[in-house]
Amino acid sequence: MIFHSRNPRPYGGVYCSCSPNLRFDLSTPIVRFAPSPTGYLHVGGARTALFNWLYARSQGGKFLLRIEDTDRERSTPPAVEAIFEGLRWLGLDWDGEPLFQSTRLEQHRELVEKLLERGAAYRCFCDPQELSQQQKEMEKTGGRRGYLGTCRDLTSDEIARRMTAGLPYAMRFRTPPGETAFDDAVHGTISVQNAEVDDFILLRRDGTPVYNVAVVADDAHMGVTQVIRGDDHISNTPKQILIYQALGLPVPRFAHVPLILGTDKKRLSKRHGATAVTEYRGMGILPEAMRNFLALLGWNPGDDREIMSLDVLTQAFTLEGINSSGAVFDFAKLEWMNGRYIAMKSENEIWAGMRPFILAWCDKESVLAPEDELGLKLAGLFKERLRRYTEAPDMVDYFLRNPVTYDEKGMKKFWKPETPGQMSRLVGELDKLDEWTVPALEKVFDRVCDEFNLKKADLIHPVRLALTGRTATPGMFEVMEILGRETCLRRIKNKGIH
RNA sequence: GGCCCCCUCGUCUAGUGGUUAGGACUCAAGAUUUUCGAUCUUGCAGCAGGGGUUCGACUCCCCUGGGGGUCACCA
Repeated sequence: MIFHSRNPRPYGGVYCSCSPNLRFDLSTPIVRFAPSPTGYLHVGGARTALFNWLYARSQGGKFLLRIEDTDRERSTPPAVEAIFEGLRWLGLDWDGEPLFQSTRLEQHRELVEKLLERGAAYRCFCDPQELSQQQKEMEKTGGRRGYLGTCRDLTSDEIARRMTAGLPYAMRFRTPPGETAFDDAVHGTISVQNAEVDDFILLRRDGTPVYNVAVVADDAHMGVTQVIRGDDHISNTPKQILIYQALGLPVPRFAHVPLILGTDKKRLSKRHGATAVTEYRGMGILPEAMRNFLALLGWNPGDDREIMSLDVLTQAFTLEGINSSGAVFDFAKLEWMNGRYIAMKSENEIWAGMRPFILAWCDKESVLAPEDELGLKLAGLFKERLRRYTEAPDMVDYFLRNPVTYDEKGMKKFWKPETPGQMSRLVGELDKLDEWTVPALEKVFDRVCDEFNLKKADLIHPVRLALTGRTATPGMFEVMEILGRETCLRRIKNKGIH
């Protein structure tokens, strides 16, 4: 049965005409993420999914997944898997089983049948070729485009005649006069003249339903109460609303989130760099950082908080907090945020994160892979400095092999004629040291510095070069402690003493 | 081109008629210091333009400009 009211409460009506067996608790907000499986999960899609997820979780609602795979040409099973994988990586779990749109063709057709019964749809016998020709001419003469309504008011006799003659036809929506408006949660009121909407196609000549039909049928079937999707769907919305209204169905609320832009302010695409969320995983980005960053792209909690866990994000999330203007994807900020998340982790976690990148590097460079014991020490040493796990090999290489080159500028600046003599003295002292620890090492340096009347820095710089080949490393004594006596002495000697 | 959406530092944003226009990233400088992409502090940098409305506009209205989206018998 269908609930009619002049001013229906948003989801107050009981509606089940499309799926009589399905009953949702209508007080529960239901949202859905509905990607087309034509490729990987795009960061834009990921953010849309995240907003849907946050909304559902913050409202105690349901987050459903629908795979819009009706385009047989472009949809592929691997793409479906890639989308699942992307969502799982981000930790966005969905409720129930995903609905595959292609399984509901019959119901989509039924919806059009109902529209026909209600007089909200009509058969169009026009030839597509002729129509497109017509459009071209109309454009030339500067007139407005759109269907001329040739078949809109055919008599039933005429329709019957053409049908018995076996003429092919498509099904069009009989758009009523007037205007269609809706209250978008992020944009406010959006209204469009129905004349602009045109008598759009519902069913192709081959009997397959068109996108807007499938969306309405499935959203109604799934009991979706709040549609949260990309800005690029704004122009579809009036068509969908018109269908809901023609069927007497409750219209869901809409929230159109702005697109994610590249640095040139154009819609983010491949030429801007990585667009698939899984690519970021490969780049050493943590899912929690990605999530946090994506959430802040076009949304804010209303205060200055930036680093927020999923729980906090869920607590703070509202549709009203979504911005109405497009947001540029700023990788530098993502990277910073990633660094913050790494710094919060335990050494075990960090080592687990760096490990694959380090092992790959070792393999490539034919270097012996580090033991976990060393890995954990390195994790502790670099936790505050790493921004991405991918940087790890470059940062720790001197712990895994002898320096291959020595920083040229550094050598010029710090390796003086008297240095080898000082190194020699230092080596002698270090050799005698019974405890190879940071405080003990520091004492040795102090002693040698006194002897040569040097500042500690004057001694540390050349040692750093000899041990690491670099001018920038973590604290020298920590580094030495981890490298161990044998390695330290050998490297200093190799660099040159007398 | 029609229609729709958008416009605060380079970037992400706060701001809802009276603020020294705030925060974050980036960048720069200083400090600490044994160097650093680590830490702390400071700084540079913004209301697209023009008209109104108002005692008073970043905030409200209009116009111009700019950007984006969409115009399929694709999804």
